[in-house]
Amino acid sequence: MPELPEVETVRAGLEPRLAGRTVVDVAIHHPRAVRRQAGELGFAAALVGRTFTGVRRRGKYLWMPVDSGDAMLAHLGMSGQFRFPDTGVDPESAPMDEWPPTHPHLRVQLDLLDRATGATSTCWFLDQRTFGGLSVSRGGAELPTELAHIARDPLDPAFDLDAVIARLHTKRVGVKRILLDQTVVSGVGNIYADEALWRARVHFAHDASRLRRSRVAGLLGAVHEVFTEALAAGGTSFDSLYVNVNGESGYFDRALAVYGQVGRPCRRCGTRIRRVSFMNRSSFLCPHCQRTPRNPRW
DNA sequence: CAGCTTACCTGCCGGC
DNA sequence: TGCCGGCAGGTAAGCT
Repeated sequence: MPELPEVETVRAGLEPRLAGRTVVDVAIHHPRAVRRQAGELGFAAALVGRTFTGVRRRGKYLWMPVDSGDAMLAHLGMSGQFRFPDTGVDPESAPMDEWPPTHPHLRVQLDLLDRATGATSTCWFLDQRTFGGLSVSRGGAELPTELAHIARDPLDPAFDLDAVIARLHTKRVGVKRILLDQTVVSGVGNIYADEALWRARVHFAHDASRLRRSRVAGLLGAVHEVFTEALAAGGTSFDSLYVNVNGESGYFDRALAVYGQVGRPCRRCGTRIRRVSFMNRSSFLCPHCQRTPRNPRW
């Protein structure tokens, strides 16, 4: 499930394969793959003939500026992937198990040309569950206006811890709800929220406005820590839905302390990990390390 | 207006 | 064996 570490892994893999490449053709194989204002025709028209200058990220969003000042905007949703069939451009990349991939519902094909070397390549956007998609952001090279509401993420050098703590203290809701609110702090999804809460020994239903500053700082520090460790492992893969641009899985799933670990002993105290429903989602926690607060906010 | 719910979508899995 | 409900979950629109 792509959260910040998975999206950053994809960004790092995409950058050397897109930067400096000119789009020569676009093929959209499912209308839902292209979102927002552009439409299929507008999407292709804005990109064909343009050259990517890089790949950038905020939270779970990616954008790829082109030399016109516009940008291609991408979100992986639950199952989006960028993949490159073997083109000989990068002979060291791992060969894919299967190609074409098994029936992805969304498929967008970008044919690319490296004008410097004459090499051609193909970039595919694939998405089984169709929650992801691409769009064009007009004038969005620096920061797409579509992302104006997305807060900086904890790995952003300009992340303002004090400002986030102040925002969080105004919220009279369960603290996990805030961790997942991309307008307060971005990049956190269900898996890393649970992992960070466990590391910081905070219960998901703790009223955000009543958390001591030191505990909030500890929680956000835990988010930063688990993000950094997961990034070093290439992200978390439970199945083939999250892979990097070479089709490879991440291995942070082996390091998960609580997510999906029902019945297994807590690594700190040995108490069995439990699964609880919160926000119509699964939450995993250690009932001993993460005590239910006096005034829980569900 | 903050807080909360629902729709979107497909694949998988357990139960009957 | 095959159908059906539940679950997985990021985002945004809609409701209270």
